[in-house]
Amino acid sequence: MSSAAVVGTKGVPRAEREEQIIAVAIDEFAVRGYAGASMVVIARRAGISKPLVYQYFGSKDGLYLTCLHHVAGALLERLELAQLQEDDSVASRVRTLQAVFEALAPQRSAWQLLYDSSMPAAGEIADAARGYQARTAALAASGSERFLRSRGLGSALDASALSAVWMGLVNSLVAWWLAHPDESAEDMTQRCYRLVGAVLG
Amino acid sequence: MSSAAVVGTKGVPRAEREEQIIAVAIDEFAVRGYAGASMVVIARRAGISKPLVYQYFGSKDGLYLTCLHHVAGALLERLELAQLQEDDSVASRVRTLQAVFEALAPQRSAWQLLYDSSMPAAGEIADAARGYQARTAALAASGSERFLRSRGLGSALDASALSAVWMGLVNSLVAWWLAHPDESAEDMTQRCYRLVGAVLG
DNA sequence: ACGGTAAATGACCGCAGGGTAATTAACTTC
DNA sequence: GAAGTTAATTACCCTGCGGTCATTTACCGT
Repeated sequence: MSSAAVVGTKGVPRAEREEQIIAVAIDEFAVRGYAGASMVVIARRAGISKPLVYQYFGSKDGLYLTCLHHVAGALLERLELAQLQEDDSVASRVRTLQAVFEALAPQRSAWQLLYDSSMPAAGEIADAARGYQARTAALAASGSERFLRSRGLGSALDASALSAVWMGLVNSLVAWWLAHPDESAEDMTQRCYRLVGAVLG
Repeated sequence: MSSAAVVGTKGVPRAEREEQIIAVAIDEFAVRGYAGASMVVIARRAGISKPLVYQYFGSKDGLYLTCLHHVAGALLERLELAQLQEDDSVASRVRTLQAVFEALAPQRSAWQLLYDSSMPAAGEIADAARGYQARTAALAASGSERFLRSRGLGSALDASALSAVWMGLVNSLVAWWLAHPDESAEDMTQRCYRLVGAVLG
């Protein structure tokens, strides 16, 4: 066995290692939550020891923050782009779902990071999370408001609630997808078309 | 001040204290999650010291278990009752929502306990939680399957996904309700009628 | 009066988990 | 090939938290 893991081995270059760690950490944070995740476990799952993680990311908060930006940055960019092509139709809503599925395809569990309730309530990562949450909420809100207005409802509270429901809907679809790893993003999109058809028809 | 909190005060009778503790604990568990919640904090928020909590509930798991039964028992009883009067109509779905709101009215945050992801994956409380989850899932599933079948779709996977979406929808409505404490259960029910009307109409 | 029991606490233990220091070995460069 | 840098580790510290013990005071039945 060459895996003696001897101290001092100049093995994997930093950038690559960081990617590995981030991938593992995203999954671990998503599954166990911020409070439940352990740095030692993350390190072990990445095949290295704890201090290296600290050397590269500084702290648990630092690592979480990095994961958050890694995940949310790409996702939001994708979603804000998709929003530009939205209209009032139902098909448009499903296309947004499609954008979510495709953006999440490389690492589905990522989604959970954005809304982890065991996150610290104050500090840098709370601010960052709130920022991303606000951006996704703004997307959902503008869509919901437009949708309701086009159907004659103008209540701000109703729009806010519909927005929350929409985000919850996305969330639950992603969660279901996580539990069914064999389904592709394309499968999910088709399924959504079917279901929407059934509910509305 | 009489709140010297002297040791030995035979103050509040056990049953009453347990209620106080449970109320605080449900909220704390709901907000911070199982992993994030601290027994000391729960004790302090209940106005007592940690050992008393242990004397009454044995362990963190014991306390969580008690909270879980406290919450889920009443809720499921209510929901299973409501299911008996369900049919294929949309109004029927909203009535189920109404049952949820009314059952949750005394302590809205309770809902989060059922699906806390930072819960231990094995052991008594995991079993109990899975049991309750299975019962709620069964409710949602039977409703979803009937709904889809009445509209010509028979895929088991589709039904499973719709069931997940339905539960997510309930979840997000409850979460929104939590963030808007001024809204009554009745308000929420009316709001749901309006929104469903807008989406379907 | 008085012994038993119930309510309640401060002080402690052990461990897990975040975080750090000191050190080692491989590559790079001149 | 010496010097510096980089990947990596072991061993440790400290705080916070789950959990326990011994003890104290108030009430209740006899």
